[in-house]
Amino acid sequence: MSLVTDHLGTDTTQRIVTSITQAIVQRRLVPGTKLAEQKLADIYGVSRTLVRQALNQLSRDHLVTLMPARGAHVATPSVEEAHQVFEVRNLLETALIGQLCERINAEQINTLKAHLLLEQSAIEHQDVAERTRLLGEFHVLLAKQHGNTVLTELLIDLLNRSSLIALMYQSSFSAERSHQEHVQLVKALENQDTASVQQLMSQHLHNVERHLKFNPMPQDLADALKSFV
Amino acid sequence: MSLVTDHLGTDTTQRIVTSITQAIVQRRLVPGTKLAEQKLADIYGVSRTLVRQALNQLSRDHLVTLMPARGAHVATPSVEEAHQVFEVRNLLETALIGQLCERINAEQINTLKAHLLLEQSAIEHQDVAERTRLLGEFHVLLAKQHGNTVLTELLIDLLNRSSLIALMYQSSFSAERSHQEHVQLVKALENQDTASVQQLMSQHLHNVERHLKFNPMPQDLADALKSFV
DNA sequence: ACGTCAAATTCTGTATACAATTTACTGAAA
DNA sequence: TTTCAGTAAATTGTATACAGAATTTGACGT
Repeated sequence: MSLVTDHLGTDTTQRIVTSITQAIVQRRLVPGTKLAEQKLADIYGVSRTLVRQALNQLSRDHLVTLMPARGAHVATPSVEEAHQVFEVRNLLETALIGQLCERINAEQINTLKAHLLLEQSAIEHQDVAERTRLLGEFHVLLAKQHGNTVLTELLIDLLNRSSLIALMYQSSFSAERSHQEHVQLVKALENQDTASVQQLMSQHLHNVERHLKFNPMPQDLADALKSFV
Repeated sequence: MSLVTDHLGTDTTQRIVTSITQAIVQRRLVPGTKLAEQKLADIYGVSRTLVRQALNQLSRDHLVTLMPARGAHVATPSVEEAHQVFEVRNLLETALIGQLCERINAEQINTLKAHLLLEQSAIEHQDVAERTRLLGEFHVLLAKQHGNTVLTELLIDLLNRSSLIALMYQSSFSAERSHQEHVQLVKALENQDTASVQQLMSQHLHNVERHLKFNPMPQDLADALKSFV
């Protein structure tokens, strides 16, 4: 998008990584679509070298699959992987929010409430992309408030993968309901009710996972590829 | 080490990554040492391209720091980062081992006991490199027995970082004691005593962290560089 | 003897080149 | 029509080339 003529300064590779990441998470790139190096290079106006670096990073984020001599494709996470991602999120996030609950302060609560308003606004305005982003960002916000950057980075990775999974297994979990559960969580945090907070978080993640449509999907790679421009 | 003339087939980049990872984890590369691309390229008999890819991967593993236009160095994790890594390990591993404890079977217990024997043997034989490897591998083994590969991969990353941290802040935690705590853990697992297992794991990680020497280290970059081949 | 500045060297960042492999296409045979 | 081979085009993997920084070296002046 930003085809500026500035061709120096900021790390170009990172720009490409975030661009493709956004495209995947925002569902403008369907799982399975081939990411040909030269085409991307043309799009971004750089050489294959930088695209290659970007694709490597993306493969380490599990958003892109790299098959030797066969190129890069948007990842198609398996059902197994989907379960595992949510299981790890459950472990991490219930523990995280439990600890956070013990020491959360009024200002942090306010930040969370402000975020909830943004969520509600995006939902009311039917801004799908923004609301999806915000619903994920809520979890990142909690990690940031916990204060552990290592943990935050791990969680960001898992959330990106979750977005891809939600896309792939067309989640039927309504944004409205997800938002409501966030509201519940913040209420419990405000009461410093640790047990409830952990219970709610665990339930929330279970609900998200339960509404994935695992059954019908025979991950039709061929179709996905065909619909590629 | 494996300077075979086979110059095709297996992913060469990965070979370089694991080679450097081993060198760092086995303490043959001191934190702070510069990793010049051309020198590495000469060593491995490849072009800078592949070395560059390897260094990028290593930087994503947090084992190498990449400063723009200033090259790659073996990472020098801060005290802050060290604490955070251990905090996340504590979260993950206590949860992990708690779940594992509920459903562990006799065969898995035997595998763990076999591993304990290896640990003991390496300690008795004063094989420092091997005993360090095995003491870390114990935790990976638990993750693998849990069965969640996403979790396992995360933990492997954290363990590599832990090795670097232990090197950097010259751990005074004896291998013998660490091994004893592993023995305690397996005993508790055998009794399926979930509460004890989690308590022991948490205590074990705390002990490891508490024996890091955070105070004296003025990360002497100059010295480190001098001792580089 | 020490500090400063400039030339020279080294090193990184990016692009391009080329070999090897894969994919796509054309055409003939069943 | 379908299938299979063989060739052509496209794509990936790796090396090399080249420009721009950063680091080192060395000379000069104080």
